[in-house]
Amino acid sequence: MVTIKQVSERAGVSSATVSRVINNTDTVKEKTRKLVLNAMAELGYRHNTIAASLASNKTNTIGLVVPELHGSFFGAMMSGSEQVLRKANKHMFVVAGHSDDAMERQEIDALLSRRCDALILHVEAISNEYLIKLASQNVPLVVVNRYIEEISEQCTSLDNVRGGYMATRHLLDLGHTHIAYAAGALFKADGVHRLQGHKQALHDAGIEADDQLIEEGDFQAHSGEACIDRLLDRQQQFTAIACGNDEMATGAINALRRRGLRVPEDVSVIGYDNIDYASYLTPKLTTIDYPVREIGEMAARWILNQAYGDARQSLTHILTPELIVRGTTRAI
Amino acid sequence: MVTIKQVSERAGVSSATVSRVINNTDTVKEKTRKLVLNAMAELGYRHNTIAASLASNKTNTIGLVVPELHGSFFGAMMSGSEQVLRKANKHMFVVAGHSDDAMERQEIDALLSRRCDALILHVEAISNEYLIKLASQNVPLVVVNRYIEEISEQCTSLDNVRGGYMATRHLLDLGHTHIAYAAGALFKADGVHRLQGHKQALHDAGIEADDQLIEEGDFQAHSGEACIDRLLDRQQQFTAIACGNDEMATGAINALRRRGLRVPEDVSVIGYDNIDYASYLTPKLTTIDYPVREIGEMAARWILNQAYGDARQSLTHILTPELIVRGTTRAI
DNA sequence: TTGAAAGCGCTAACAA
DNA sequence: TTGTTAGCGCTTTCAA
Repeated sequence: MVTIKQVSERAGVSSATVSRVINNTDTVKEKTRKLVLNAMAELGYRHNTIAASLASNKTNTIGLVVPELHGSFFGAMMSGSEQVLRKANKHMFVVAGHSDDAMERQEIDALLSRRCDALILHVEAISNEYLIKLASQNVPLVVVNRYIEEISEQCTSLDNVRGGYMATRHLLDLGHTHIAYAAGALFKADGVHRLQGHKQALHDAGIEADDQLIEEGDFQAHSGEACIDRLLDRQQQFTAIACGNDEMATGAINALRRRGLRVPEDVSVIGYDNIDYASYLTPKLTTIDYPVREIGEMAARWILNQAYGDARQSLTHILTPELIVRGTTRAI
Repeated sequence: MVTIKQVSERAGVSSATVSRVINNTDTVKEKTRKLVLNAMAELGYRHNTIAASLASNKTNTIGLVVPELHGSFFGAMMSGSEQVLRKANKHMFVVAGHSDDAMERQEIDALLSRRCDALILHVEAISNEYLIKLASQNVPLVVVNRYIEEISEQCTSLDNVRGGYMATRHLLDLGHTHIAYAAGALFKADGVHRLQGHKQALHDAGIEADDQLIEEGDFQAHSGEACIDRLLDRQQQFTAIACGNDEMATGAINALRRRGLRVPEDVSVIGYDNIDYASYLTPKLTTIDYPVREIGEMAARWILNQAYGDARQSLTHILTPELIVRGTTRAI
């Protein structure tokens, strides 16, 4: 491996000067710089970031934890962050936490021991306490899709209760009164909050929430199917269903059709998240928009500010969801 | 920051012993190990991977380049690789090359200067020569979704000509003779090969390929829509259309419906890739399966073998696509 | 504008 | 089984 030392000898300068050329620090005389650049090219020098990081105590790398590396939701978020960080010449280390406490901790540890300059965390299993403690240490960090009172300044999340409310409110506005709900995983905050919003909307409309009309899934498409099957098997009557997310809505639509019901003629369906393919479905899916990509971008910008002192950039701590009316809902 | 030295002093041993405990190398007396572990816990020691990497010249990290961090296709691949590497206690550094020559090179450089032990490359713009040269250097690397004669042993790809052939063959088998084609980006090998297969199938069936029935898109959904619009605006007659990938097929279906044509009653549509949501569409999309996740896993296993000498693991160099018949195609 | 030299925190011979 | 010690390749004072 070619080292700075070899380059310096070839160029007839000190290794400190070579380092200066590489990092563009201090002023190096144009002539010396040329000399060094030539030597580097001739020798095929490649900078050793590991050694540089050790010496400078900076890695120029941001760690990102997401639940999974696949899926429209996380894809959009990663992509948003990556774009912002790349422009700032920072690198990103993406790992998957798999919504498991031990795994999430382990991945955060790995990121920290790799001395990431900052962390963007989309974790679901780790406790608030752990995150609060982590935040009190020296690593800048932002928590995405989660609101923690004690470190609210470093959190950014969507008002899911409100989103859940809006979804059901939309169905109510269309005249539906028998509204089923296919909840996301209820051990996740998102699932709980969205359902909570649903119930609130019903309540405000003077309708009593009927537990028989609520089924729990796990945010995956097939669980949406299963929810419909269970509801229908129980002969529940409903003209509309709100779902924990778009995937579940997709599954629900398929199950409804399989069982001979038309969407939206017989049953209106509303999703949540507005993932990429929501508008590819037929009819296009009515849903609640979750600006994931923007959140990914925002988190990255904020991190840039905190870790590297870039131009001020604020974090919108609680974003407001938006209703996107398309083709899967209609007036009764 | 707590260092090995501080831990060693606290435990009353040498730093070498602490290192041994951390890395589980050599045998350390159980009692000393306990002593060290306690000291580490008390001091809140966190291993510095950067320093370890510099000293050992290994990072236990694999670099992965994909065109984009979002999208079902890359998501599945990343996820497949991640799963395999995590089990082997290796880490993954994912970066996006954005199908741009300069960016791809730059990202590979970044990965190399971070001293990744190995690379998995899904690059689209970089030249074969560059990859061949890279492969001749000391970093183990596997090229995904691309076949390069000179380094075929390190490549894994799908036979896209064959897949394109199969798709159109399927339509022909159903009795279609007026078959349109919505090609993917033709500056990408995948786009060209799939189209080539299509033409071959027509030729073998004694049908002359009509350039008027071929439109080029860019693998995105909206380009599928545009292709249909252009074909229909030109009053082209066709009862079936094969598409460059599933996204384009999705767009095509939407455009056909918008213009009053039913799928598959009036026009049969076949996609390519079999991405996640292909089976969520209505009707479910007939397509060609591209086992992306498996490819991601396989690449990771092979890398594990090459870079760390894990149990032998071979790479399937050219995979065979598979036809998945669902609801968007029917006999004429 | 440049050079000398002391680390950064860890690993890995080699010795004991 | 454990300790000593010489680096790994780079950055960064401090001095010139």
